[in-house]
Amino acid sequence: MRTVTTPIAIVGPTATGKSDLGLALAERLGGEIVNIDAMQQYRGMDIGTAKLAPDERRGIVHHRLDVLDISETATVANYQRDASTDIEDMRRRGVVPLIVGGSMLYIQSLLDEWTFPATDPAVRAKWEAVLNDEGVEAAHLALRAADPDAAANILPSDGRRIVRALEVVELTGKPFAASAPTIGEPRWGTVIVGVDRDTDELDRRIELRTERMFDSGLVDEVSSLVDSGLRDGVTARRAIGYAQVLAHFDGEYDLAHAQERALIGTRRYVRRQRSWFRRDPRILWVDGADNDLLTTTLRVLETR
RNA sequence: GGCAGAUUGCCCGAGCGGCCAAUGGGAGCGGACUGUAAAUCCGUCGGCGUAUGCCUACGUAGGUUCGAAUCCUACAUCUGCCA
Repeated sequence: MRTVTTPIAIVGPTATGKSDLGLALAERLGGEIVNIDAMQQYRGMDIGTAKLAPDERRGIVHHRLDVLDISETATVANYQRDASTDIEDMRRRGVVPLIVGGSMLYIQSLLDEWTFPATDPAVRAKWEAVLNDEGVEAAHLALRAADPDAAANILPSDGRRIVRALEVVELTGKPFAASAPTIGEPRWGTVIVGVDRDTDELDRRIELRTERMFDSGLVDEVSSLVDSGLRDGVTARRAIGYAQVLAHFDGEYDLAHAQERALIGTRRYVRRQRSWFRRDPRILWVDGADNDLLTTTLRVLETR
C-alpha cells in the first residue's frame, strides 16, 4: 500500500512529457523532484538535455540536477548513492520523492538495489589500453581466460562491457555477473509510472524539439562548454546533440547534418529505452497525450 | 539540336550473362545490457510463408539467349561536353 512518502517514479522514453507530469504531481502531492537523467546532472548542459529552466520549475525543489562539472565522469554507482540519500532524507521530512527521468540503468539500479563492484582508474586504463592497442578480440580472449561465464555472456565485439568485466574480475577476484539481477519488489515500495506516446506522434515531437534546440542556441552552448572542458570528460561529450555538434566543430559534417544525426540518435535512444522498459512488468503505463494526464495518473496511483 | 555518361530495393551505393532477392553503408524494426548507459554491442531488413517453394523486383516497352540487373533496340528522365 502506498503511503505519504512512498516514492513515485516517472519513467519512459524521452520527450513524452515526464517533466511536466512530475511537476504536476509534486504540486498536487507535496513532493520534490529527483532527477534520474544522467545527462541533466551536468551543469551547463541545458538546451540539449531539455532541462527545465529554473523559472519553469514552479518553485519545486529539484535534486540531482546540475550536480556535475562538465568534465567529471557520471557513474551509476555515485548516482545510486546520492539519490538514495536524497530520497531517504525526503521521506524523513515527509516529502513525496518524485523520481523523474529516462536513464534506464539509473532507474533500475536505484529501485532494485543493485550493488556495483568497485572501480579503479588504473586497472580500467590498463584494459582499455589492451582494447585499443590489441583489439577487441584480444580483450575478449583475456576475459575468456579470467572469467569464462562472463565472456560467454558478453558479445566478443562489445569492448566497453568487456573492459568493465575485466576490471571487476581483477579488482574483486570474483566472477563478474554479466547479466542484470532479477526484477523484484521496488525499493521503498516505489510506484513506477511509465509515460509513453504513439510512435508517430513522438517522432514528430522529437523532430520539433531537436529543431528548437538547434534554433535556440545549442551550438553556442556546446561551444562554451568546450571552453569549460567538455572535451576533457568522457561522459558528457557523448550526449546526444552534444556529440554531433562536437563532430561538426571537428569538421566531420555540416550543421544541418549534425542536426539530422542528433534527431536520429534521439529516435534510436527511444527504441533502446522502450526495449529496456518493456521487460519491467512493474511499470504502470500512461499515455503522455492524455488530455488530463494528472487525473489519470492519480487514478492509477490510487490502485496501489 | 549533336555527342558521351547515368537510371538498382525506404535512401545512398556495389554488381556488369548463370553461384542474384541482388556485396556495403544508412534509416527502420527487434534484442542484449551490474561503476562512461543520451553509453556500448548484436540480430533483422521485398512479399507470402517456412518449402533445397512460389510471387514480385535492378527507369519503361520489346528483343537476343537454355538463362539477363548484367547484351541489343526504342522511349522517358537526369548529368557533362559541343552547338
